[in-house]
Amino acid sequence: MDKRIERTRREVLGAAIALLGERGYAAFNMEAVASKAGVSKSTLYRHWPTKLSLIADALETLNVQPKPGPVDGDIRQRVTMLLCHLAEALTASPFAACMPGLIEAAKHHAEVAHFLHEYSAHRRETLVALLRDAVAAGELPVDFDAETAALALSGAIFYRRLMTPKPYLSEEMPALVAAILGSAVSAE
Amino acid sequence: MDKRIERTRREVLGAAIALLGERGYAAFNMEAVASKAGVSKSTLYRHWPTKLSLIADALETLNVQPKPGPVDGDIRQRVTMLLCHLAEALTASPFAACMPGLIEAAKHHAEVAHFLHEYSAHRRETLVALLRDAVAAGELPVDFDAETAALALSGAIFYRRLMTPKPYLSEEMPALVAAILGSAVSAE
DNA sequence: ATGATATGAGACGGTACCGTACTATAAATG
DNA sequence: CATTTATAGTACGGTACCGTCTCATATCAT
Repeated sequence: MDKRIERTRREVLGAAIALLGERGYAAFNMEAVASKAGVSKSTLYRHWPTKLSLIADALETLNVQPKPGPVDGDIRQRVTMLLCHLAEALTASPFAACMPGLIEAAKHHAEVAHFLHEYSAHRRETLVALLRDAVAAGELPVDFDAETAALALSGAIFYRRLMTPKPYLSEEMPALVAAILGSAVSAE
Repeated sequence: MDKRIERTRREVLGAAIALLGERGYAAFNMEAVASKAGVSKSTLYRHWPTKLSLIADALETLNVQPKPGPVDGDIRQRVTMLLCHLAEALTASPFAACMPGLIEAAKHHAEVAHFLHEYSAHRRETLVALLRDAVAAGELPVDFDAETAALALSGAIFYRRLMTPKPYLSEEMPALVAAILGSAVSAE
């Protein structure tokens, strides 16, 4: 295994994600990546024949495993914790920085759209599963709509992050959870 | 009043918004605007000295007045109707097409960020007011959190529009409203 | 009608980025 | 050590867009 190749891939993919986050999908260009990665342009093109192939490769980097949620506490606490992780991922992760650019790029590049859809669906699934389990365990009413609730919870966090000047903070999360689960859980 | 100037402004601003929607903030360039507007580049630069001034001017065009919501029906119906309008505005309006590009641009241009924040805040206010009135009228519990509910409702719609392949449809809106107001209103 | 003004058409230099090609050097492999 | 392979550095032609400029033409105001 050639160390030179490993190093090149590592540096370039890192630089690509950083650039995507800092300057957006549009300003992303091969020469900037090469310069930021400390790699020559010829090397860059040897590994990734085109700009899109590099971006596609870089996006893989963003697919992180969400930590397995702890199962202690009541349903409100568990959901709150999960949402705090989500809020964190949407404000302070590499993905967070790239998200606006990806949303824009998704309009014109199906692969990017697919990536976004997968990413959001994947994160939402965990939340839906959590809520479903709570329904099954009798912590939530049997007619509780887990899918819609998950959309509303995730949506509020995305919305605040993308369309308002102040993203959700951890302190505010219990209020959000209470608003969606609150009255429903009061039937317990 | 010179008709030539009116025509130029009208055509150019229209072309600018169209282009912003079709090809995104990045691909937005003066030559494309001129060509699309059927106007020469020299004319373009006489009216708007720079690209950003044109964009700023074009954004004003997007500020449409939301129709005054009808006041008939119970609170669920009124909210549902308002949300349908919102969903419509997020999928089929000139603003809708521009939104992804604007979200991306907001990262680097404070004016664009400000525009987005104002736009979303403005739309949310109507919803919050509606919910507050319902609380005051006893249609919703006194401890109902109108702000958070409005965030969750709007958020779900934005989220589906931006991060998933299928935006909210009118048929699904009652289910969303029920999930957020549903159990709360059952106390009536 | 006549002078003022807005427009059309396009050339222009400048800049930035694309993707390719070539050579010389450095590092890995066996 | 000898050979293969990856890289640096850089020049290149091509394209796209910026913002400026000039000049001829069309349209307005009075």
